[in-house]
Amino acid sequence: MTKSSSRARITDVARVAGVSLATVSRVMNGNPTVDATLAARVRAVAADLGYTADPVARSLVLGRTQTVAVVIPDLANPTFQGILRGLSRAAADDDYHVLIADSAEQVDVEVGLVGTTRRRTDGVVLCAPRMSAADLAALLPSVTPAVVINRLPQEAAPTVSADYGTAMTQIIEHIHGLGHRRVAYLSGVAGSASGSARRAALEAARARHGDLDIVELAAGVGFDSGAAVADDVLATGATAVLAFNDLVAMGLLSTLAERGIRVPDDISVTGFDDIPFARYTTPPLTTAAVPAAELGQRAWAAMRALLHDHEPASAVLTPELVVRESTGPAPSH
Amino acid sequence: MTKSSSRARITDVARVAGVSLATVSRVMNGNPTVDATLAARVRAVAADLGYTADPVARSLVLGRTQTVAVVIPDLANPTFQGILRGLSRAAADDDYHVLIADSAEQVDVEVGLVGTTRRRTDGVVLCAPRMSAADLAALLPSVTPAVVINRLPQEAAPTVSADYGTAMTQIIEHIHGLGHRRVAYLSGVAGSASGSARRAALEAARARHGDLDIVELAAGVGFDSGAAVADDVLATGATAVLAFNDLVAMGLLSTLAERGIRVPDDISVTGFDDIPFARYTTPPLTTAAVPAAELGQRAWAAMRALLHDHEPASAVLTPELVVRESTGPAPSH
DNA sequence: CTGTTAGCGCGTTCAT
DNA sequence: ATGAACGCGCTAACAG
Repeated sequence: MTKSSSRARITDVARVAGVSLATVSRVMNGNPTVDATLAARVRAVAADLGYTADPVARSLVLGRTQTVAVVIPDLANPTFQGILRGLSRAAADDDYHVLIADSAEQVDVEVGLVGTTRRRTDGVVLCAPRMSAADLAALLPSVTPAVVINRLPQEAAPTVSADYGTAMTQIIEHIHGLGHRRVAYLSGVAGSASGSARRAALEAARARHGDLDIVELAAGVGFDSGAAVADDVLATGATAVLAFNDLVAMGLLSTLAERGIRVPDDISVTGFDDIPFARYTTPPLTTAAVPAAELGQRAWAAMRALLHDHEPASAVLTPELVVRESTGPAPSH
Repeated sequence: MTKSSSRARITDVARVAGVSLATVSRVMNGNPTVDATLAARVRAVAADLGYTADPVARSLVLGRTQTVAVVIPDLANPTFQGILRGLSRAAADDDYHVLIADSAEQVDVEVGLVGTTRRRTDGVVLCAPRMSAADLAALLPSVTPAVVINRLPQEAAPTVSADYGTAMTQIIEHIHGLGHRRVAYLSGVAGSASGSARRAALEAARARHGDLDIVELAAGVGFDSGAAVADDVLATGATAVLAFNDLVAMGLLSTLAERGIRVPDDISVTGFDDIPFARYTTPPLTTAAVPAAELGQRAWAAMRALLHDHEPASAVLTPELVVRESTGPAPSH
């Protein structure tokens, strides 16, 4: 390879190969209407010069960047990490790049973030559990193509989501089946989309089981909120507690252990998501396995369809109940 | 705001405002050499049309994309997640975007990945613990500006890293101080950069303490490798085991519990990294806290300096030993 | 202070 | 089958 101080442009290749710009372009893009011998010479020169078309210039003329944006509320959350990972790898398999935008839970900047990232990409995958339904609906038409994760079906974009309601039903049935009649639900932050689905499932369970008493406690979505709410939980007299997610459950487990409360003998605890660490807690956590990476992969599939003008497939994945050792029979009286 | 089927271009703004392209450009870029009244009119029109300069077109003419690439070996690894998060937020504060490239541990594609992502960005932050020193040194000059994380100091790029050697020394001194004389070291995959630093620290410890016996066991970097190597660890008769990272330690802890081995009474276990979950294991893990998010933030600081033609600051962050309950005195006898 | 013009690097008609 | 010329949308140098 010939050394070059600055990177080779298409002009250089054309000059060295003794052909026109157009011919080089055609060869580089695999256009078959070029004489085989000539094409070979051009390819040789290109290889020698280490030439590759400038992606930015191509983006300008082609109107596509070969990149999609992913907007995530919190890169520290294992579920979003899983989604990002699944999406990133699936996109990479199709030679697409991923621009990440961590909104850091700032709901107010989210809308703007989606808009700006969309402009430098070909589409945006939106993970915004707390954005209002109205804001979301208003935003989507202006950023198509878009794919939405874990929200209700949308007019202007396909959605890929986990069925949090069904999963919650599985959890509550599991708990009820173990004889628990008074249970606490740690509801996470207000306004989350999946939160509504869970609450509805709980409502239905209450209706189904006249003997079931569910008390809701507001908590957050991280370790600390689970740890902080432990005493309130104990005060309710519940024999089982349904945490908003695995993180909250882990925080709770930790404080419970400090208090000398035995799980599941004294109280049962369930998580949600089945993050990789859920099986390493003490005791291992009963939880609903949300297939985060697959959500990401499906989101990419929908985005790819959109980019190719195909019909995108919305998807609803059903989490699977994973019974481990943090749940057990209700203590007899 | 006036509705527009397709997005407004600078031409539209110029036409509606009755000025030239150049004037619009100047106004949008805050160039003060424009009559205030005129500028106001242009701004009004731009706002009305919802105009914002096309980032791709700007990138082409300005020669910068306002984006940096981050190459990560595994998005599923909590340490890399922390680095990515710290970097992403720091970059966002400076109005820079982040393109992620998950090499999925494919060392052979890593070099190519760095090159391609570099071309659509203004620089690349490289996290490639297993790339050979030779490949790394050969690659860097072709992708400047670049910042390297967790590798030895480089000729062609600033490095930001954690001092794994010192951290390992702290760990081994802690263990030795507890009376342990025979310890096992789970060395992770071969060829990792930080692995060498740890091994050197162990070597030095061996030289310092004539009574210290360290046996090295090859393992991986995930839960499963820790779980799988448990019996081999027990076979060594070691009273303490130093895991390559927290994940390995957690896997080990899990299998040890199944075997009825008590930690730390029968055997002490240490991790490395202090991932968020390390304090929720049973028992909570003694480990060395690697400030992943800060590594990312420092990496961005170095990159920003490079982008502004300032002198970049390499950084070496010293992990802090976090003593929790997975380590205790060596069993007597 | 403002407008006209020339690229940035490439893909793509339109002739030949 | 090949080349010349135009344009993607914008910024910057150069006039006026």
